[in-house]
Amino acid sequence: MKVADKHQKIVQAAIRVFARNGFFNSKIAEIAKEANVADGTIYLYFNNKYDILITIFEEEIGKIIARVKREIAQLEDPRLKLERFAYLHLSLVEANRDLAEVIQVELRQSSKFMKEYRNKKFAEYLNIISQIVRQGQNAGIFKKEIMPGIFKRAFFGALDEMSRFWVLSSKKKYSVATAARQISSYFINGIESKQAPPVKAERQPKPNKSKTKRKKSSKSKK
Amino acid sequence: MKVADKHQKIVQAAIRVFARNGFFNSKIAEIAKEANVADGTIYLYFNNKYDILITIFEEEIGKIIARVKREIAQLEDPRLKLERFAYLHLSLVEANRDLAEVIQVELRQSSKFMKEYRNKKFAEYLNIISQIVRQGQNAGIFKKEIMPGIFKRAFFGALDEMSRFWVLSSKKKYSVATAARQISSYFINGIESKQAPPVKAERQPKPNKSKTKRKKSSKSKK
Amino acid sequence: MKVADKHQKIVQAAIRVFARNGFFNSKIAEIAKEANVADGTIYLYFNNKYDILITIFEEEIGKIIARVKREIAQLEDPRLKLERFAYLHLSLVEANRDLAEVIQVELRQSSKFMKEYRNKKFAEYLNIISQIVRQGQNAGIFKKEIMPGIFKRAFFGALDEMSRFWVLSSKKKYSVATAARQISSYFINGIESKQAPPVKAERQPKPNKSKTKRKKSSKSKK
Amino acid sequence: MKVADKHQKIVQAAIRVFARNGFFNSKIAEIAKEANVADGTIYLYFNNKYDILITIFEEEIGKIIARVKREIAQLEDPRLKLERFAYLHLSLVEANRDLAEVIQVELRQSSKFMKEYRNKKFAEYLNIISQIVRQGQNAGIFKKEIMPGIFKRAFFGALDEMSRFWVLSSKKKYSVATAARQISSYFINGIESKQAPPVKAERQPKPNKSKTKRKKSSKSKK
DNA sequence: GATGAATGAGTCTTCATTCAT
DNA sequence: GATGAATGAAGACTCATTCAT
Repeated sequence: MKVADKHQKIVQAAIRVFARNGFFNSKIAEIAKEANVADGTIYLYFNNKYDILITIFEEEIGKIIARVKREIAQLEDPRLKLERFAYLHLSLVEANRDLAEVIQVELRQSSKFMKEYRNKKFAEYLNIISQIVRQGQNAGIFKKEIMPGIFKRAFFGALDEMSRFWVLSSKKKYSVATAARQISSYFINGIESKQAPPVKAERQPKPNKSKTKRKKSSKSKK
Repeated sequence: MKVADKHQKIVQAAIRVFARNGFFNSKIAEIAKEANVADGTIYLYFNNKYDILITIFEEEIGKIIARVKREIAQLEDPRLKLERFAYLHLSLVEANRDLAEVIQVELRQSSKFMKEYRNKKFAEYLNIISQIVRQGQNAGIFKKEIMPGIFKRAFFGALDEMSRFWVLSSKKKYSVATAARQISSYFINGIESKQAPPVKAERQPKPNKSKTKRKKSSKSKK
Repeated sequence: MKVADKHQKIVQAAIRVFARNGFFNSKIAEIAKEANVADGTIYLYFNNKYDILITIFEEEIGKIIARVKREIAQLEDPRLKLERFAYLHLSLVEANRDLAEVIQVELRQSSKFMKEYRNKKFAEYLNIISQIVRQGQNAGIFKKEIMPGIFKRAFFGALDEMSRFWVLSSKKKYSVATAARQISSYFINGIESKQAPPVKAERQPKPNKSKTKRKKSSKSKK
Repeated sequence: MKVADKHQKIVQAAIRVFARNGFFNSKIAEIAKEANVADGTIYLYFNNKYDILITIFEEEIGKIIARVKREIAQLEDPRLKLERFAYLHLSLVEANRDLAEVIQVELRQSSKFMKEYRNKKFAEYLNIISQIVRQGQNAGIFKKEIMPGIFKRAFFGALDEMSRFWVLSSKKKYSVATAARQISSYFINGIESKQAPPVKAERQPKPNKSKTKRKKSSKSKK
């Protein structure tokens, strides 16, 4: 088994275990068992328990941001971009339940490190939204008085709360598509300017299927 | 000193300590110190550490829900109700930073109990929103196709994320009033039906100053 | 049981356990058992395992130095002082086997801290010897060419090696008095000047029996 | 690379590492790195960590004893022999700082095995001294009442403490020659009989430069 | 023989909880 | 009721040793 594989095995096991118990209630021994490695092996790949959590954010959020950015870039109309963003966000959560739960729960942890950490990676994600808004305002599609700094949080928060609902409850009352359409419609209608032209259909970007393999196998430094 | 006082002293100390460190990184000894009582005294009022957290939710969220419901009931137009809800939510967070941080962070903890717990008390809060929406739909003010179950989450999520921003960052970039107006306007414009009549000004309810005394001093059972 | 008692109980237990196994092979659990306290109790009185060792040196060597200084001061002739020093050193080792073993073995540990530490307390002990030599040189009793800095180490080393013999082997081949007399005679004859007057008998100071109780019960800070 | 070379490389590396950290704080991985071999390779040459320490004593002390015995044998006068012993001991320590530190520190470890071990090899070294004394007593040069069993320890201890001073402190306050002359003079003057004839100059043996190659390359059995 | 990734037993330390005073 | 010293279970982490390659 290649080193990268074991790193991945541990990360994936940790995602499942953290999702199941939360970070603090998860034991290294449990992660090791879930990953089918010895306790000590984990410390060949990570400096400590917390380092595993950080790695999850680093690697997994990074992948998601890259993916969302790529797909958004293929659309023109900011309204379609918002709609697409909503759909992508919800379907990524849907497809990665455990990861989503870990991120949602642990990202809120208020440890000093996390607070700072959140601001770096997370801000990047939020700014995708505010840039869409600004683009729309420049194009006369969105009202000038919308404050992108508030909008990005409101929009993200709406999606985030919706996905928390999915993560926490097992029953799926609404489909991803329905929820994405509803939520994006609230916001799009809510900020569209009077003179905005009707949306012109664009080709939906086809989902990228080839999973990129760019794992760094080096032990993440504290 | 009356029993209720000591109970309150411990709860308030715990809110500060939990806000500072998070639940898991908080020590009973620290709470005891903050409350100026002995470690053991805490166990005269609470069954265990977790019980303190539960009590915070029970008592404090209960107060907030009651307050919000009362104020919302004094308004007629569902659009004003939404706006008022947004303002109340944000200003309550603003006024109770520590409590808000505890609720936001720890409410996400995925312990089994919390999951269940969340659904009870929290659902009540969310349903204030969906009832406003249904009322608006019945009055022809909001579009029929809006799904209240999705809307309530989106609206709450938007406010919640906004307040998280306040809780985590120390700098206040936007005033509560501005944020509340922006966010509620997104949603109100977003779901208003074409034939909705213009909003008719109503008397803003005056904030209820008398702190309600409904403390249960009995030891909360696990 | 008073706090000071428990501190003492732990120190005394640790001396026995360290003497038995050496510092590194001693487990906190074993010390706790020997002291009849719970593992955690040790951490109410000491910051960590190493802190116990340091405390042993601080408190026990301090007592010994004070005792030796006091008794030496009661004699006039530097030759009698050296003889008395030898006797005291060996009989203190004899009377405190475990403590002596801990000091002898662990004082040699080369951890950075210990190196520094050794120089502080230990130098004080050695300097008792060099001061006796200087006094003797000034009085014309000891040869001028004797270098006190070398002598103090040689004299101490001779006694120390002798006592190690006692500590390590259980059989006592020579009495303390014999060994003290032999060793001090080597050195005294070895450094006496030609014109030194004969030793005039002095009253041997009577051993101080009342054990002083000046234990500090406060947790030693790291 | 010949097997003996790798064995030697590991032993020499271990001497450096043990001297640096002490036995318990030294890690097999560090020794392996210092020796430029893989961790596992060490176990091809040694049974376990402790076995390396034992081997250091076995081989290195053996060399020293042989060397000292050889040089002492070339002198006649027991007083010159003692002086020579002192000089050799101190200069060997000086020339092999790391080895000396390891022996001094770890020889004191109180593990059962070490205690027994010390008695075997170490006794041989000490007995070189007592034999010199007996020879001198028989020749009427040393006082009859000197007890060789005490003297050997006192003499060795004096030298040992002096060399510990060198090992632990980096600054060299006294030259080896000075220290050797001082210390041996204390003891020689201290035990010389009244009628001892003056010392007659003898040829100093020239240091043996050819490093003896008697390495056992076989894995040392526990 | 040589490697170094993997193992997992072992231990210090923390801290929620108890209970004698 | 109040105290805070004492408890001991629990768990992160280390590192000597093994063994498949």
